[in-house]
Amino acid sequence: MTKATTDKRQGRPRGQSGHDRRAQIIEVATALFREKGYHVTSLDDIADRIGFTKPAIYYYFKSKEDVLFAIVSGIADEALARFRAIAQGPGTAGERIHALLVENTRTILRNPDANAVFYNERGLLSPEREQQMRRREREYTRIMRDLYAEGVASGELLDIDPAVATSTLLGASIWSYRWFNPKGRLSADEAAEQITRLLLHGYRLDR
Amino acid sequence: MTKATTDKRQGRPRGQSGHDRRAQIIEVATALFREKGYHVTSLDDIADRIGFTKPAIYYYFKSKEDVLFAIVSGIADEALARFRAIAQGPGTAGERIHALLVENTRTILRNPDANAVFYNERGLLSPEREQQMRRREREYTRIMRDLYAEGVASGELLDIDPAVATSTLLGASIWSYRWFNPKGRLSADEAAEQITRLLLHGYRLDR
DNA sequence: CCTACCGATCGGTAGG
DNA sequence: CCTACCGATCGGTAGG
Repeated sequence: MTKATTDKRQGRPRGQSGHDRRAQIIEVATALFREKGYHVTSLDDIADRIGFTKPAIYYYFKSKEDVLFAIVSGIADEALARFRAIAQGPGTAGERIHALLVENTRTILRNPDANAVFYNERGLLSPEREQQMRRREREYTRIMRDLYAEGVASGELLDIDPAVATSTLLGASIWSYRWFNPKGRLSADEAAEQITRLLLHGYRLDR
Repeated sequence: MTKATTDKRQGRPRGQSGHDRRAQIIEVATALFREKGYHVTSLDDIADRIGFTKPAIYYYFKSKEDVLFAIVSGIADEALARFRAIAQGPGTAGERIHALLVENTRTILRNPDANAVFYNERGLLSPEREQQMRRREREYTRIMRDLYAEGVASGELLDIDPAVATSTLLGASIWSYRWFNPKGRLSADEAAEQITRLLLHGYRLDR
């Protein structure tokens, strides 16, 4: 369908470096997995869009699942690093939670496709890898929950169950990958600002 | 694996009525689609768990997609009916939005599996059916957006983009299907109360 | 609602 | 990185 104009010689990759090719496979796979889902996307689909044939992918990845894992673990690593850095930073618990939400939302809105793949398809990984992702996620959830509990104890934050608060705030932030339109009138950072302001103050102006 | 103890005679269904059987297929499919995903679940998996063989499913459904559609459209119908009823009910815009969020969250938490299937797998429907679901979703999003805009105009609600507000509030509500544990210490209604209170007031106590 | 059974798709590999 | 090609899975159907 999308016939490549690239000539298909034999042997090793040429032109682009191995790193670029690998990155290109991840990029194309991310778009396709987001669009059609992991199982509906065949390795031929990915190869076609690049101008490859399927076995080329096996030069860079051991399996289809490895391609998914590369996308998903990249997102998890970024998120965890972000949470750790901010949690250890300055400010009250409430201020750090706000910083966490702003940064998290911005990052998601700047790269909605990979985040969609992370949240939609990571359940399709092998049990071991899924567990690995779950552990990463539990860790950054725990970071935020502890922060929230601290803020409740000091009287700075609304007194509800910290686990419920954390999941709800993060959920509102994460959910943005589903509706945000990068080509819409709001930029990623503008949308992130409005989302986090809403979470901070609530929607009701009862003052 | 899960070998059925039911005897497998020929002919039409016995014991349970046709309606029950159909409902049973939907129930089992919902659990499996939620657990493993639509494509990883085979019709044999569904039939096995009931004590059937695969062709029995074709007595009640024309295709595998029809089973998914039954689950997904059921959820969409419920949600739309709920939104319409509350939007036309009494109260200020802010009060109706609150009622909407409470009801929506409760309903999701009382039936997280079917809602998970709705949000995770509806993209796998045929283009026509996916469009149909999208239209339903757009309609109830529009109902809430209009309500939010009304509340902003009257000065009752936080002045941010109504579309952003709507998606974020609904997202926080919907996301609950992902983390809520029906066997945990909080009941569905208790969790719904905390979630909606957080959205209403925000997490920061700055009074 | 069961016993076969077909056909197509697709991940993965051989061998270069 | 390409040309074949294999094997398994699985939705769906025939015929009862």
